[in-house]
Amino acid sequence: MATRRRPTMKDVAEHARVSLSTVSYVLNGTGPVAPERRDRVLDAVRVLEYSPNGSARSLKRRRASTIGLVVPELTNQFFAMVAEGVQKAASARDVLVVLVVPDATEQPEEKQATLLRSQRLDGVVYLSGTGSLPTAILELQRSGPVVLVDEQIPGFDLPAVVCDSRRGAREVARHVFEHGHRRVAVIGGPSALWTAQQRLAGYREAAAAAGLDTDEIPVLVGDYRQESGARLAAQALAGPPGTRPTALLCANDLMAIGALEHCKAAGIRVPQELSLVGFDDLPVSGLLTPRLTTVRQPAHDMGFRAATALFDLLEPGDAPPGGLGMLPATVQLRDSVAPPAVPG
Amino acid sequence: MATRRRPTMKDVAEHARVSLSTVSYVLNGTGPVAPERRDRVLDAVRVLEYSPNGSARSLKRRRASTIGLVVPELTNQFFAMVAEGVQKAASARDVLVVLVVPDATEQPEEKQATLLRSQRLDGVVYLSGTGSLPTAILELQRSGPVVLVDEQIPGFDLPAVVCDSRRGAREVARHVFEHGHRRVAVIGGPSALWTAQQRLAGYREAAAAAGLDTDEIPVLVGDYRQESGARLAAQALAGPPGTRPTALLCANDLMAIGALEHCKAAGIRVPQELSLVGFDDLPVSGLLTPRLTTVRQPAHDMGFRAATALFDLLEPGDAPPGGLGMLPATVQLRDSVAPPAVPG
DNA sequence: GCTCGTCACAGAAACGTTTCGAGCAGGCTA
DNA sequence: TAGCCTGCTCGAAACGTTTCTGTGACGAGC
Repeated sequence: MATRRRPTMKDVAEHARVSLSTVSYVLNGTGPVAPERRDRVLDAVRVLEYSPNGSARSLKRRRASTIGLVVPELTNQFFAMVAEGVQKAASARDVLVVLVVPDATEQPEEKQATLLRSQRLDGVVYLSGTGSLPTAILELQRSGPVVLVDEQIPGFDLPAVVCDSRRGAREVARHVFEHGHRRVAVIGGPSALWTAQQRLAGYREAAAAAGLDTDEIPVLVGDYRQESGARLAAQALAGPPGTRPTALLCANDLMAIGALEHCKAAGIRVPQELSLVGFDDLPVSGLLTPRLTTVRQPAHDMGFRAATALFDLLEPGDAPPGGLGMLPATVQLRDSVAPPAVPG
Repeated sequence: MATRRRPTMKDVAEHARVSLSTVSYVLNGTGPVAPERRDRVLDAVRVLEYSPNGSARSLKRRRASTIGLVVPELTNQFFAMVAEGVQKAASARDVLVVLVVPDATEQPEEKQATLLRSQRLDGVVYLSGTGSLPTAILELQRSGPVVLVDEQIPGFDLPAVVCDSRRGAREVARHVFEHGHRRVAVIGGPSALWTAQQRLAGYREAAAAAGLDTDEIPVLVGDYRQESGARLAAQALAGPPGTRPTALLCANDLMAIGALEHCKAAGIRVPQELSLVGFDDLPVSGLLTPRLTTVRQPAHDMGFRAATALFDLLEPGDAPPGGLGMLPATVQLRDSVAPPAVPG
C-alpha cells in the first residue's frame, strides 16, 4: 500500500462536489456559499482530515503569520517572561513565534536580516540584552516592522515598549542613600544599551540629590550576566577597607546575584557590611538570602504589549501603533539594604 | 514612486541573462553551471539584494525547515536551558525553531497537532512538563516525527532523550538516608509523567535499601511548579512535631525552592530542622541559603541531542536515530541536608 | 416578455520556487 | 562521417493556495 499523501483542497472539492474556490470561500469565510454546500465542504474536511497547507497559504497571502522573537539568552528569566508575554499575544492571533537566540548561533546579525527578508517572518520583537550593536536593528528594520523591548535608539524613532528605568533606578538609589551610604559603586550594563544608560542616569540623579559628586562614583561596566556581576563586585571591593564602597548599585538582578555570590565566597555579609540592589525583580530574587531589594519591571506585560504593537503595525487597519509608551517600574523594598557599618 | 516589490528569481535571471532554472541551480548548488554564468548570477543576487522566498521554497520542497519546540513554561530555567540546546542544534542547520507554550494558549493540544499537519513544521521536540496528557503526543506523532525530552510513554517506543532520573533520585535519597533520616516525605511531580514516576521509584529504592517500609512514606503530588512546592511542604509539615518528616525529597528544584520559601515563612530552619533535596540543578539552586543539594541534568545537552535526533529522523540518510540513550544525572552535594535534629 | 441586478458558483491566473525532461552544442570512438 | 556520450542550458510543469473575472439562474421592473 502506497503511503497516502496528505489531502489537498482539490480532494476536498471533489469529495464535496464543488469547485476549488468554493472550498476556499468556506474555509476562509470569504464569499457567499449556500448553507447546503457549505455543510458538504465542512463534512469533506472532516472525513478527509484535511488541514490547509501553511506554506502555500503564506505564499499566496504574502504573509507568513509568523513573527520572530530575538532574545539574547533564555536563561535570564526576565527574557523568558517577556517571551511568554509575546507568545500569549501571538497565539491569540494564530501567529507562530520563532525563537532567535543570536548567541547560540554563529553569524548572528546578518542571518537575522536575511531571515526577515525571506518572507518567513512578518516582523520581529527585539530584546536587546547583552550588548549587541543597535545598528543591526536598523538593518532589520529596513525590511520589516520591528518592535523594540527595553531599548531605544536615539535619533531613530522606532516603536518600542519600555519601562521607566530611569525613575526606577533613581528611586532605588534614593532608598540606598537614605540609609546613609556615601561611598557607592555602580555595576552597570553594556554602555551601548539604552537601559544601561537610563539606569545609570537614574543612579546619578539620586546621588546628586543626596549631595554627592556624581563624578566620583565608580562605574564598572558589565554585560548583564551573572558572571560579570561576580567579577566586577570583586573588583569594586578590592581596595583597602576604608575606601571600599558600602553599597553596590547593580543594573540588573543577575549581576546583583553574581555580586552576592562573590560576597558569600569572600565572607562579606550582606547587608551588614555591604548593601546591594538590583533591577528586574526576577522570580528568584525574593528567595535569596538576603532577599534582594530591586526594581520590578512588568516583563510579561511588556512582551504582550510589544507583540500587540507589532500586530498593529502589520495590519494598519484599526488602531494606531498603540500600546507603546512608558510602563512604570516599581521599587521592591526587601532586605539587601541596611545602613553602612561606619556611617558617613 | 511606487514602493518597489521584493526581487524574485525571475528578476535575478533577467539581470544575469540566464534562465530561471540556472539561477536555482546556482543558489542550491545542484546541477552543473559554467563558472562564468555562475558569477553573473551571484553578481545579480548581490546587486538586487535578492533573497529567496521561504514560503515558495517550503511549498515546493515539501519541507518547512522549521521545527516546533513545545515547552510547558519558559520561566522554569530547566526548560529554558533545553530550549537553548535545541536552538543551537537547529541554527547550525539553518532551521527555525518555533516556540509553542501550550499553557499560554487557549486550545492547547488540538492546535499543536493541526500545526504539525499544516506543513509549517517538519517535526517537534516535546518537553512534557507540568502534567499534560501524553496522549496528545501520540496524536501529534501520527503526522510527523516527535522527539521527547525527559519523557517516555510505556508501550510506545517513541524516540526520546532522557536522563537516568531513577538512579539520580536513588542516589540523592541515599545521601539523605545516610544522614540518619527515617521519616521523610516525597513531594512528587505529576503522576502521569515519566520523570515523576522514575524519581519516585528511585526514592523508594533508596528507602528500601535503608530498611524503611516504602509504603509508609507519604507522597504528595505536585505539578513541578514553585507554588505547589510551597503548598505541599506546608501540608507535609502540618502534623504534630514528633511525627513530622525530617526531610523532604522534592522531585524538582522549583518545588524544593517553594518548600524552602514555606520554611522561611514558617520559621523552620533548613537544614537544621528540615533537610531538603531537589532535582534539576537550576542555576539559582547553588545560590540559595542553604545551597540546595540536588541532581544535575545536562539540560543544554539534552536539548541539543533531542534536536539532533529529530534531524536524523527527518533525513534518514546517514545515521540511525542516534544520540538517543540515557544520559547520566549527577548528584550535587551542597548544604541543604544535615542529620535530623532528633536522630532515630 | 424583455432587460437589468443580484446571487452563487466555477474557471483560471497568479504567488515564487524546484526539477524533470528535452535540446544542443562539442569531443570522442568506430 | 556517422553515431554517441557528456556537459551545460532552457522550457515548462508542478507545489497548494487565494482571488479576480466571468457566467448562469432567478426575481423584479417597464
